[in-house]
Amino acid sequence: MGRAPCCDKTSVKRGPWSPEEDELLRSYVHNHGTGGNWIALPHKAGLNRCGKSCRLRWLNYLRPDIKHGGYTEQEDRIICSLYNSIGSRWSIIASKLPGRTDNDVKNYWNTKLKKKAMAMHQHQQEYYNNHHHGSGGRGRRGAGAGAATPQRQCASMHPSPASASAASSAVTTASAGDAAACSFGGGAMYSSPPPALQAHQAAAVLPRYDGGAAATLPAPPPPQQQQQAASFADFSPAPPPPPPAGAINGWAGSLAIDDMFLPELLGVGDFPPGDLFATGFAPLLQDRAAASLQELAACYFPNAQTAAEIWAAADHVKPLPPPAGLCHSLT
DNA sequence: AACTTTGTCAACCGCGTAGCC
DNA sequence: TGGCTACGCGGTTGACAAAGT
Repeated sequence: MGRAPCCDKTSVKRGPWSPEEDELLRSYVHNHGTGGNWIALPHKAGLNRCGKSCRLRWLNYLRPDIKHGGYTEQEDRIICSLYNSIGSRWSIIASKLPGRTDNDVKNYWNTKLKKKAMAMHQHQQEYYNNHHHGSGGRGRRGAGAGAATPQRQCASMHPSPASASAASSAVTTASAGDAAACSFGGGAMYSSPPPALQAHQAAAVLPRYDGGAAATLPAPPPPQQQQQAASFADFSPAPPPPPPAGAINGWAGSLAIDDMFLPELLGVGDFPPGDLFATGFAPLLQDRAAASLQELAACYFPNAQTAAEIWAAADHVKPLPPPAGLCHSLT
């Protein structure tokens, strides 16, 4: 039993908008507003269009404050940073970029920024391989995986595993390529899925914690850095409930560099001052990110004690709901 | 010059959900 | 409280343009 269509698609015009239609819609909204009812608007405005189509046209194109193209480096970083933190929640990402629409940001990511990020990721990987070859031992699964390359991984905490198991449109369909693309923007945090992780496996893993986020579980930061980390407590979201029994580690009060927008998204704080990307805080935040990943790993693989076990679990476990109260800060 | 491939972006589709009755 | 309706969102499609052969 399908969903009833929002309008009779055979009797309304579809496809590209003409300048006349644009002007009709623009002048109607200018004079009357949307009236809170997009379904009725086309009839009132004299448009032979679906209400949904009118809404989309207005929001994505006709709104007076819309910016098109010309993304700045800073916008690039914000998009990548937020994508890294919350995944493909384009409306939230767009809300941080004045004049940008979710559709625009989404298109920009898919057509340009993702490639840019992929190139950056590749560059970082080569750089790391040249400088850290043989430093392994941190349990990447698979013999061919090499050292635990510190590439960033898409770290969206949503969607929930429960929704991920269904054919929900809310589930990010981030590919392994998307995941690797998240390396753009600075310090490495999350390790990539092992090469052996094929697309369908990545699809099963990514919705839980976005792709092998727990593959690298570095040692805790030295005391000095822990002390520094405390100074960032102001930016941390509200403390989560205690971890479930058997969790690898408890909550570390951690804040990934790419999660720096989360407090604001959650309405619990201001943006951190200055440009963290350009500061020396990246290593510190990486450590905090690592602790955060342990938290996430504990959510989904509470019985796993090592990164290798987590990867093994990721291969076999069907998506399951995480322990209540965890890993759902944004959902 | 003609054809093919690739890139871009506007628009559509369908699902989840909030709000109303 | 449950059903219905409309809205908002993210994924996908398709038309068009530009670049390549």
